Amino acid sequence: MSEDKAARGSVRTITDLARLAGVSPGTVSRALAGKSLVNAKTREKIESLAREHGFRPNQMASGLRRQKTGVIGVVIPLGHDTRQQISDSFFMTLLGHLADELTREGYDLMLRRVVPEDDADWLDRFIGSGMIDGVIVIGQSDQFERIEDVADGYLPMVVWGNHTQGQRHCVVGTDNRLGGKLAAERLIAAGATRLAFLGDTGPMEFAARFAGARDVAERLGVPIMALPTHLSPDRASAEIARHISAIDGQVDGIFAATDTLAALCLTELRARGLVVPDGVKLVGFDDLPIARQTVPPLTTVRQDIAAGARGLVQLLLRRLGGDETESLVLPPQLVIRHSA
Amino acid sequence: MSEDKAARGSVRTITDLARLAGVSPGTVSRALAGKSLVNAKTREKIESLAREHGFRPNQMASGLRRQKTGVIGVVIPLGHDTRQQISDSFFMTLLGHLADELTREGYDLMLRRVVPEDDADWLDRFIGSGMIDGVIVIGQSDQFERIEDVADGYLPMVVWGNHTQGQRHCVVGTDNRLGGKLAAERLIAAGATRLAFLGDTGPMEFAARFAGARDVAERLGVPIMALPTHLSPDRASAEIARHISAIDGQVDGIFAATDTLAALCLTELRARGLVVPDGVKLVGFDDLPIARQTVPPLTTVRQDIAAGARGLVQLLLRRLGGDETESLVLPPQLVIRHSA
DNA sequence: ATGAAAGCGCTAACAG
DNA sequence: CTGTTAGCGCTTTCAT
Repeated sequence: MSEDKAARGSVRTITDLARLAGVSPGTVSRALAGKSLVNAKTREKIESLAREHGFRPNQMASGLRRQKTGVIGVVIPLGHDTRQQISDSFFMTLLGHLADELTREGYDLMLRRVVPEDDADWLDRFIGSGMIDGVIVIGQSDQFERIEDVADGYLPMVVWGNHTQGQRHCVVGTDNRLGGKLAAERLIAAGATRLAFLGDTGPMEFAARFAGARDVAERLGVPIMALPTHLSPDRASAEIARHISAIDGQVDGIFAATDTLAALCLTELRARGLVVPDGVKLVGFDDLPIARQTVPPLTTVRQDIAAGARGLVQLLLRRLGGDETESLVLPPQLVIRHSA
Repeated sequence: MSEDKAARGSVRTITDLARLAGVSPGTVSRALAGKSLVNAKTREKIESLAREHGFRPNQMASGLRRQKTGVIGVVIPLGHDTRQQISDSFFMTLLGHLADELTREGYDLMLRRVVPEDDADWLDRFIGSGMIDGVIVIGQSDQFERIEDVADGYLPMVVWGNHTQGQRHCVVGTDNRLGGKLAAERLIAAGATRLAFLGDTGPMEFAARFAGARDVAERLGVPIMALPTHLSPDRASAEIARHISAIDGQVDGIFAATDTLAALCLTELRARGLVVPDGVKLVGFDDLPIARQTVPPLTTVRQDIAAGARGLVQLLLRRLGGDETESLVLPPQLVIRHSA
């Protein structure tokens, strides 16, 4: 079963293998690359020799020569307080799906987390490294302009985030504004009369969610206020607690920017004796696994993460092929459970 | 602020830059690499030119020449039913920390998820690709033997997982057996008299957790049974539900292999009208964020993920330096909340 | 169908 | 201190 330890590793280069097979390096290269113009017998011999010795071509050398690496860069810019949020479930889940999609397409994934404040050059540096054929940016953070700049001169880039009228970079993301509308409509339909948006309205995705909710609230003559909250769980809990005691009785419908925040909010509401959904209605965003497991289970706006990952990869592949693709805006879906 | 678009990209190679600076490529290479033997003025000129034109050395070429890439491979083998568990929180959180640690040490991270059943050669292939200087394996899955084999001939590899007496590969992980003991002790101290272990005892980590719990149970003369459960949330819920109705009344203390499973279990217990901790005590494992947010909050065995990531990276760095490091076993910590 | 040779972009001797 | 040279391992013309 297991190969001969001595043999393994001794044949390191295509030249070694060529010597063994009694042919030239060029022929080995062609055989292993599956090119048509190689004698069947020669190919067979080379392949069996390669297998026997556990030979694998050096991808760096191959990449250098062919000017393509077979690697896609995935970069997560960490803005403001996102810094703490090391394991943001949503991004991590998206990353998992991306890994699967890219693998399926034969690409490797190079992951980089960057702090744009400390390194203004983060995106150019990654692209210019020569290590990647294309790049997927997960989240626009506060780097919209930088991304726009880069997009002008670099085709194989796709970004997960919010779509804005007339933007120049190719983005894949949920229609956050529509999602916000769905959330507000649900809260109001469930009987809420005074709304609040819980979250940071700095990042564009969240700003759009808030804007959508405000559209609906204004149209229906329902007041809505913003309760600024950081996303890092440690700060969030305290902030939410403060909000809740401050707004006590003045709000009966809360739209949380993410399920994570909603779950935290639920905990704080309970701690203060407020009952969901009877006293306060609550709607989240994302439909992460946790949404099913809270008490009561969360009504939330679902983002289709798997579809997002597929979209990112498919668009990137087309861009790698020279295609100047359009952005892809995915529809959110209201999932009604018991919190509103 | 933003560089001249025309200039950017036009200077692609170290040779281009050398021509501009009126020196040889060798000098540019030395200057950019920060070698000492370069005239201060020359260096300055080269650096400013490099900055001006947004020049970045091609890492593939550099890697090929120096026989090191500055990239660490991180591979997640997906065994049996782990396949579905695309976004297993624990691994994903560990991955996030790894990314941070590696970045801090100046390494890039190449992520690969593999299905060993479909590709017996998964580990050799990654190592042999020439793209990575070392590899971190996240989880032994059912690949213990394969990893052992590779460890014999390849130094720069560190594995997250369970430590077994006399194993040959360098592993970092929590003392699962001790964790299991802590869990069982807590359940019994809280008044449980008939225990159950909820989870799959196939993976070694889980087997060790179960074994630890059994040690305690047997010593104290308390019965304990295993309730085999897959880890993928979709299958788990149904299986847990079945277990709960089957064992009704025969178990008053449950040790779940992970917090995720514990949270699911809590939901199912509630659905059947069983009260935690009054009717049934429950202890989880991991101390993921979700553990604080369940109702009631979970008593659980904490794994220090950040310390794990640091350990993995530090040991790997030492191995890259030729050091044959020992394994690192981290102490688990019982976190008492309200479920037991 | 195969071999020979050039070279991807960079670095590391070795001279000077 | 700097230029020259010879590759790292692979792919790809161009010959044959």
